[in-house]
Amino acid sequence: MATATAPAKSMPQIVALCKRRGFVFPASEIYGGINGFWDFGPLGTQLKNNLRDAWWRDMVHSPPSGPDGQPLEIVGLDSSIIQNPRVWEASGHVSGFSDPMADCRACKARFRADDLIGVELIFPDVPEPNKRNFLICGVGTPEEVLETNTKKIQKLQGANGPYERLSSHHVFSELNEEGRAEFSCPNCGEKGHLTEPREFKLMFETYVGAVRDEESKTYLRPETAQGIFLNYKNVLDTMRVKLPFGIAQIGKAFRNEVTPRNFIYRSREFEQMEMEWFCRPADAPKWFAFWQERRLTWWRSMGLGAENLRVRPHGADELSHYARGGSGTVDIEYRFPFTDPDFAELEGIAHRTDFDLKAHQTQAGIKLEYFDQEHNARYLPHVVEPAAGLTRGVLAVLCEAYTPDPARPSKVYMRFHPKLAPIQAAVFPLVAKDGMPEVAGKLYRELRGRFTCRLDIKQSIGKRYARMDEAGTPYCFTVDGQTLSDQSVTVRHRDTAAQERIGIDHVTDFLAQRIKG
RNA sequence: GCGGGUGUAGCUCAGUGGUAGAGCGUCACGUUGCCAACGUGAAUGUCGACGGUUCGAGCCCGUUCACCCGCUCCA
Repeated sequence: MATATAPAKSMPQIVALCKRRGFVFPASEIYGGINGFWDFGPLGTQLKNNLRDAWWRDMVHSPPSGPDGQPLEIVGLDSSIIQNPRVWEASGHVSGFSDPMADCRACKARFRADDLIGVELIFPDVPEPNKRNFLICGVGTPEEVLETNTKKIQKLQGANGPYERLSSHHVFSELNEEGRAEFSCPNCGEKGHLTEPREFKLMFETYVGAVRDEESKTYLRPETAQGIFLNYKNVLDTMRVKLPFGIAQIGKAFRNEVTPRNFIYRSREFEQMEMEWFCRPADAPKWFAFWQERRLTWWRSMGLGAENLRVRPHGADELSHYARGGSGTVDIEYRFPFTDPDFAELEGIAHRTDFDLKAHQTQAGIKLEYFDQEHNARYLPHVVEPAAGLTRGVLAVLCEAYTPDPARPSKVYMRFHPKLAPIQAAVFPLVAKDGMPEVAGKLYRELRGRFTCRLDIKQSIGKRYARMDEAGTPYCFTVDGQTLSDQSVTVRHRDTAAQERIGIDHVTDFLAQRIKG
C-alpha cells in the first residue's frame, strides 16, 4: 500500500481543519459548548447532505438489482421523532436501554450490576460458632465466577475443609443495602465498597403537552427503525408493494451516551440512514448476505479505501435484543484515525427476524401479518436491516479525505470524491483586470445552477488554490489572458495540482462527467 | 462516573504575579499572468466560566464547563 509511508492522520488536526473551514463546530460554543453535541457548518452541512442524498438515491430512487437481476423495490418514509411511549416499551428499549451500573469506591472499577453476582459457599466441617458462609463475587455465570476465583477457594478449603455451594446465587442489582455490603469488588477484592446500582438511562425523556407528569412522558427516538415498523402496515395498504420490499428512512436519533467521544463519532444527537428489508423468513439469510455485500460496496463507492473497511460479524454475546435467534449481525467497520490499527462501526446489518413486528402486533393488538398469495400463506415477514450512521459516515469521509501534503502551500488537502465534495468547482480570474472577472463571473453563473460552486476574485491565485485544497474542491477553473482570445480556461486538479486547458463551453460537461460517477 | 492532560485572536502557540503577544490566516488598497508571492494599512480577545488569595491574577488556590487520552460503557 502506498499509504504505508503516508504521514499519520492526526485527529486533533482533522478537528482543527473542520472548525477552520466550516465543516463542524462545537454546539453552543459561545456558551462553553455542550458535551456530546456538534453543529455542522456550511461545508459540513453540504457534505452531509451529499452523502445523505447519495444514500437516498442508491437506496430509494435506484436501489441495486437483486440476486436474480430484478430491480429491488424500496420506498421512503419520514416518521416522527416522538412517538407514543408504548412504542419503546414494545420495542424493548425502555427495559433494555437502561443499564444498572455500580462503582467500586476503593479502586474506581465499574460493573454492570446485573452481571455482578455472588456465589455463597458453606463449609460444613467448621464447627459452630465459627461456622459461616463465604461469598465469592465476580462477573459472569456462577461457574465462571468460581473458575476465576480458584485460588481464593483453594485457600478457603485449606483453612476450612471441603465446601458446598448454595444452589442459587445473588445478583448484585437485586440486593438491598445489607446484601450489597457483603459483596467484595471483583477487581480489587475490597469488601463493602461497591456503590448502589444507578440506572444509566440511554433514552432522552421529554414531556408532551403542558402538564409534566408520568402520563405525558415520552422519549426522543433512539433509532429511526421503529418508525418504519409502525408504518409497515400503512405502506403495505397504500403502496401496492409485495414481499420482498424495503422501507428507507433518514433522520435524527438520540442516545444519552454515557461517554460521548471521538469528535462526532459518538454524539448524543446523530443521524441514521436505515432501511428495513421485509422478506419471507426462509429468504432472510440470503438477503442478509446480499445486503452485507451491497453496503460494503456502497461505502467504497463513496471513496472510502478498501483497506480501511471491513466486515465483522457480531459474537453471540454482543447481539442486540432484537437480533437474537436470527442469522446474526455484522458491522461494516472503518479504520478511523482514533481507532487505528483497529476499526469501529459505521453501519450494522442485522437480521431482526420478526422481533419488532411481532412485538408491535402483540402490544398494539393490530394484525401485522402479510398474506403471501404466491405461497398461499399468512405470516410475519422477517426483517434484514442495514442501518448506517450518517454522522459517522461523514466523519469517515472527512478522515479518509484528509491528506497531509507538506509539498503544497496548504500542507493538507481534502480528497473528497467529487460527487461528495461540498464545493464541486471554483472559478477564478487569474488577475482581477482586463475583463477576466467578467468572464469568470459569467462562467460562475452558468455553473452554479447545476453544481455547488464558488467564485473568488480576491488575492493571489496561489492563495485561492490553497483555500480550495482545504475545502476539498476537486476542480478549479481559471480564466486567464488566453481565455480572452481563444475561449479556453485552465482546469486545476486538486489531487495532483496539475493543469489542463479546456474550452470554456466544455466546463459544464467536464464537471457533469466527473461528478456523476 | 474515575484518573491524567489541555483550554490565551479564526488557526497554531509564546507569555512563572506588574500595560495582552507572535506567526499564519482574514479584510482593504496597491502590485502580481498559475500555486498561502510582495508592499502598506486594518479588524479581531470577558486569557473557557464562576469564586477566592493579593495593592495587583492569563499566571497562585477552589469550583465548574468543554475538548483530548486511558478506564468504564456503547441495546
